[in-house]
Amino acid sequence: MLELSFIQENKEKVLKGLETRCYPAETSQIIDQILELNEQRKSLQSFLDVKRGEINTLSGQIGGLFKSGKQEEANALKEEVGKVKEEIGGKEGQLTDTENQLTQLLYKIPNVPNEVVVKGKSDEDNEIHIPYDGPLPELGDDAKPHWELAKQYNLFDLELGVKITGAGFPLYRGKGAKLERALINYFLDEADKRGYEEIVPPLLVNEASGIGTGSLPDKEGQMYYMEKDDLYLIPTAEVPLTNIYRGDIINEADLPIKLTGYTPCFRREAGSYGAHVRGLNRVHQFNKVEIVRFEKPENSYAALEEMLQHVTDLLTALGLPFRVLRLCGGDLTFASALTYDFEVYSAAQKRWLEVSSVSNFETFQSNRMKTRYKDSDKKKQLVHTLNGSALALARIVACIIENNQTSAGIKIPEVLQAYTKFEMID
RNA sequence: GGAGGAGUGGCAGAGCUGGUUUAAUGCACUAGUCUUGAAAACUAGCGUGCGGCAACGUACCGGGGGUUCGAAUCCCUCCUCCUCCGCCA
Repeated sequence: MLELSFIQENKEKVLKGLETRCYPAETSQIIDQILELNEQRKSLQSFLDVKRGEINTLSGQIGGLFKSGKQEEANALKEEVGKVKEEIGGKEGQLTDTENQLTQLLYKIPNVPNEVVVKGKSDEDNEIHIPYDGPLPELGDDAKPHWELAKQYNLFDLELGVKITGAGFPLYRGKGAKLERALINYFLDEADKRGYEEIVPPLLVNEASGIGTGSLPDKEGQMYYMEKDDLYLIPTAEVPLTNIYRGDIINEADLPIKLTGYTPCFRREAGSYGAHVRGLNRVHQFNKVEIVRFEKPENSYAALEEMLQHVTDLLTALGLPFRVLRLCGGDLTFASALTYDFEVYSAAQKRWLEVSSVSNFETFQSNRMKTRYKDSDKKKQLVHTLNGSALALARIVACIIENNQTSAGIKIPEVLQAYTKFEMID
């Protein structure tokens, strides 16, 4: 969430941010409510501070009087305390109510987009940041989409997933399973080379962790929830990895912190059935290698560039045609200030598929998590958090098998052959 | 799952028969003195949030609630950890 002090001092920027995101005009009223509630909060607290101070002083005196046996004087002071308590009345409850309301309203305000982000409603307004500079691959008319290739070569089985679980839970088998494992290992190794510490996190998280990254409150109903245990299945490794440092004050010398982790990701994708979701294009469970960074504010955009380069290198090595989009305001996630999406071209489906999303959240997540560091002046500052997929597997697999299909079989990209131990799927 | 014990500031660890505890003390850390330099010693500082220009005030001793003039200390409840037993990959 945004810092109160930031909203106070930069109200115009916050309003402009809402406009960039094409939020309904009414949302701006929330800003005024927040500022007003904050004033109420301050005056309530100042009042209570004074009154509590009076009670503390009186109580101390009562203790002294009891020790020296002056019962009557002590009792007189007790009455004094009673009067102060009457003055306090219901103000303590008011203060907690005000604070809770304030928090709830702050949860409704999304991050302020970086100034380069253009106003826009949906993915149609996204800007092309780096276009694909080659000719789009042509496969010929007999090219098959990945769900047909999967059947032909027995790579994954959606019907079996339906039998075991339900729609959107693919089961990989044979060379399809090995390709999956090869990609995970390749991506983890590449992250390792770039200095990311590998983590194997829990796949279920508590409410506090969900709030920390901005995944909760979950208005979209994206997360699977275990009511009996009050836990959520992770929609991405971002949630457990980022929350490692929730509530911590990090040593300046330890920054930047770079983490990576492979996890399955679970997404309900409520109400998303229909065209363009066949095969692996959109599933409830998929594998992903995530990279997460904690950075000093002045370094975070350089870090974002590094992450872009990282993903670029992966896609280049895999030989997949890709482009990079800069998301418009309306397509940005709630917590993000700037997001780049990588899209890979599926030659068989003749369309672009999103395979990676790289974002800078600035202090939006760290303010929720209270993740700070002490700078050289010993002042505590919120860190900037960033994350990106490097990479999400399901669609990468779809593109690899579609784009590399030949009459003799599917060619495995060279960089993966050391991992798969085979060169062709045939 | 059963029985018992415990959760205090970065760490260790007092306080826990309610009132100079505004949480002792030690270690670690930071700055200074001393030193050719370092170590040692000495001096000072050293948790977090909120309000305030500041002095300072206030809240926080696992979370929440209660009793009381006053709660780290008493009561209720939840969570977590440890020990023993049982079960199990």
